[in-house]
Amino acid sequence: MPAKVLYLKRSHICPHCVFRKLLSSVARDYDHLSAIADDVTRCHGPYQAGDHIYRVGDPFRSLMVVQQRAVKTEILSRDGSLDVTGFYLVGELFGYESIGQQQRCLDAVALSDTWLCEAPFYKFESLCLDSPALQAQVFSLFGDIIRRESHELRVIRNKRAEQRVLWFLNDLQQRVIARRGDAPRKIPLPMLKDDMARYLSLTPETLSRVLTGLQRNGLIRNHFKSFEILDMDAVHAATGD
Amino acid sequence: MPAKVLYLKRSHICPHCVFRKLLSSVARDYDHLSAIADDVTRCHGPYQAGDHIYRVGDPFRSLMVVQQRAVKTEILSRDGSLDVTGFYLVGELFGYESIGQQQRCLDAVALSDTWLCEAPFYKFESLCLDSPALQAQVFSLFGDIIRRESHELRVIRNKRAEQRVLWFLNDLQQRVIARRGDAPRKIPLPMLKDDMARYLSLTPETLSRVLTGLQRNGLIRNHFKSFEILDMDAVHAATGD
DNA sequence: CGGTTCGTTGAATGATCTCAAGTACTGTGG
DNA sequence: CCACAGTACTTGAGATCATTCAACGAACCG
Repeated sequence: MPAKVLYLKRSHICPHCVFRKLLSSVARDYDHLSAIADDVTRCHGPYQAGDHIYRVGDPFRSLMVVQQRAVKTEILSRDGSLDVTGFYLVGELFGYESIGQQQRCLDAVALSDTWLCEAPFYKFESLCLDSPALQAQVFSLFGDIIRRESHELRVIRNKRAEQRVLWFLNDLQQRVIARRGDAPRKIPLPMLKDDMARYLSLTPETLSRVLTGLQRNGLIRNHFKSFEILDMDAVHAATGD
Repeated sequence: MPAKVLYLKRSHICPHCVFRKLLSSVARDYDHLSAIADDVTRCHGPYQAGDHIYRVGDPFRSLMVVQQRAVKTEILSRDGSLDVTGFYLVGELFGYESIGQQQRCLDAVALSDTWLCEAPFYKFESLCLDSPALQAQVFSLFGDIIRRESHELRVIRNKRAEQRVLWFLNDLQQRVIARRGDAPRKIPLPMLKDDMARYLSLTPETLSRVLTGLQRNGLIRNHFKSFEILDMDAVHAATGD
């Protein structure tokens, strides 16, 4: 459970937040955008590593965007295994998996001191009715989500361990670049190796061996909780992008 | 390429078509529903086995529902492998993978004499602006698609061959039941074993061995292009549903 | 009937997992 | 500052599962 919950003023103005981009299409100007964002979004935190943001069975009401740090989603299978289904970085949307349902069907867990921006889904629904542009953006967003999941599926079911890991690292780097505009030399890995392994459907042992091997072959460099991609050509060749 | 294209009158009234269900929420009565459906949908066929319904790079304009037989979607990877990404049975929607894009990002291929019902996406967009009920249904539909893909991902990446096959067969049976209301004794397998293997990310040899093994253990019975599930409890136990 | 495609079966190879041990880093209390 | 415990991560050896390669069988189509 969260230790405490604070409210962070005007943080929905953060430049790469998905909500900002969506609400821009209904706002007349900057002040109007601020007013809409104040009405629609609510920011809270901090969540400590391991804190549940929501759990399976909780009522579904809102979408969320990561403001600080990162979030994972996971689900406990009936057979007892824990599947990690996604990681969400700063500026990225999550919580969409329960759209059209009453209840959450995944757990969302903070990875470290995490802040969130939350927006009730019904507010988007009513804004969409008055704004063809927003509706088109929301549909487009759903398309992006579907394509992303579908691509993940293809990578993870058809590639072997080394290619999956390279895809994962490259994807993470691309997402950091998409938010910041440039690539820091070291890309942080906000999750445990164990979470990463579960997400990639590998054992931690195999993941460890693969990372060691990739470093030995000069494709990447491993640091404590970050990595560098050294040979981008090899990564593209391996992932087929 | 399709041998010929005909128009099938009023076929959008088919009882389990997704379009019908969606358009019902904006129609005042049956005649109105017919009028809207005539405006929004267009039915065509037949497509022969192997005919492309659309290809990667074709312009994206419409969603489709299978009227007769079945459809598969697939994509040729840059490394030359062909991934089958989905099968669609009578009454089921496909073509949503390109929403928000200009171009198709998958190939859709008929599996046998196939008829389709097509609806331009922009017509749904404009109907949604006037109908909160339709908009909610469309959002809910996107949620269903996201959850389905996410669940597929979990099954296929975390289960082994035998469990994947059982999940696949059970899923197919559930979808037939959802459309017909009851289960025929033999569930048809409209695709080649090779397509099924690609979809499940197995080799045809492994699939063959697994099907043989499941029959030997009394869980299923294999027929020419169909199957029966004999031990539903074992299937549920294996798939964890 | 022969050719082709689809599907099955067998034996060997290879990738990943399991189990088990060992190392590195972290935080705590002395 | 060090000893210690706990957690995260790495490494090794053997077992398991799926693939590959090859041959064979069955159905279909001219």
